[in-house]
Amino acid sequence: MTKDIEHRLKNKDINPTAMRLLVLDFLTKQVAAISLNDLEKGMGPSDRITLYRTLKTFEEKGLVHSIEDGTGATKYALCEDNCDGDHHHDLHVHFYCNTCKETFCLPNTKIPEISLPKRFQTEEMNLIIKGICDQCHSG
Amino acid sequence: MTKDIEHRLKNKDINPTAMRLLVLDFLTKQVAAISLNDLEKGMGPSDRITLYRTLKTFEEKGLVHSIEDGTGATKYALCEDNCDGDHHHDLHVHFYCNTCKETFCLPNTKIPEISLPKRFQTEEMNLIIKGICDQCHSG
DNA sequence: GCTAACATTGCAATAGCATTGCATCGTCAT
DNA sequence: ATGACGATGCAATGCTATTGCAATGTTAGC
Ligand SMILES: [Mn+2]
Ligand SMILES: [Mn+2]
Ligand SMILES: [Zn+2]
Ligand SMILES: [Zn+2]
Repeated sequence: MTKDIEHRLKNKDINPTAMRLLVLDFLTKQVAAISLNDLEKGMGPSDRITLYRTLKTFEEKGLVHSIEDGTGATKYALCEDNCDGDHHHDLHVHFYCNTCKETFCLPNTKIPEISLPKRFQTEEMNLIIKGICDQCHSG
Repeated sequence: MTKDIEHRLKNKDINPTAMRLLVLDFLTKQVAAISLNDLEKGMGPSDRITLYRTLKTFEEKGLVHSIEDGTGATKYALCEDNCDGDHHHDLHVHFYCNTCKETFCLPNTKIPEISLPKRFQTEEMNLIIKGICDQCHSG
């Protein structure tokens, strides 16, 4: 089990330290994207900056992607398997729930092709939809 | 001309003070969205906080909309006419140029309908596309 | 085993942007 | 005139992101 986590790190060319194993383990248990604050609170006592750099390393290596959901705090979530450091392939929609304040990846909801005006060239896309999530939507 | 600016404020139920006339005049001259810093630099000597609150007032009244382009600094641009304080109708794409670092409204490029998973309900959408803008795209 | 090179971690400090409190000032109606 | 109310200016604060540097841990060569 911890071997599985360890392999996931090695596959992404990340040195599997104790801290990184713990962070990746924590990330796999999340249903929503998490902020650095969330990570700090969810982990045992650990240094905030180290956690910050751990997330940065994970992002560089294509293990997680970051999400700017407009709350001011960057959120992080695990990538799909085919991501690498240079190219993230997480062109899915992100959903921010105005009720529970959680940010979710919607990996099955892709961002559609957008036809831009002449001579505009797309390199990245980021679509945030805000509203009410399935859990908060009663009735 | 300043009468025109004044009317635009009054139409949005904004008290047309000297500062607000100047800010709106400045905004109408912009081709790209601007940050609070841009506004501060572009205006004559004026208090940063007052400019901040002016932008906030404009946003509340539906005169401008804010754009989170991922740079960390909120950008502002004039709304389309049919916006009001409660509902902004600027569901257009925003484009951030990785070369010139400017953020543009693409008012003719609307965000398409997105079919979300069951029981997710949309209230707002925000699509940022990053790449190379028309001006920076040579050849 | 010892040691040098290298990566990781912990702690301190800083930078930037957003936001609020409060006192002052201007304007308008009575 | 004056009192109410909104607008402005200035100070202070909070929060997130980011870097510098020292201490620590890890690994490979000797
Ligand atoms: Mn995602
Ligand atoms: Mn816009
Ligand atoms: Zn929710
Ligand atoms: Zn450009």
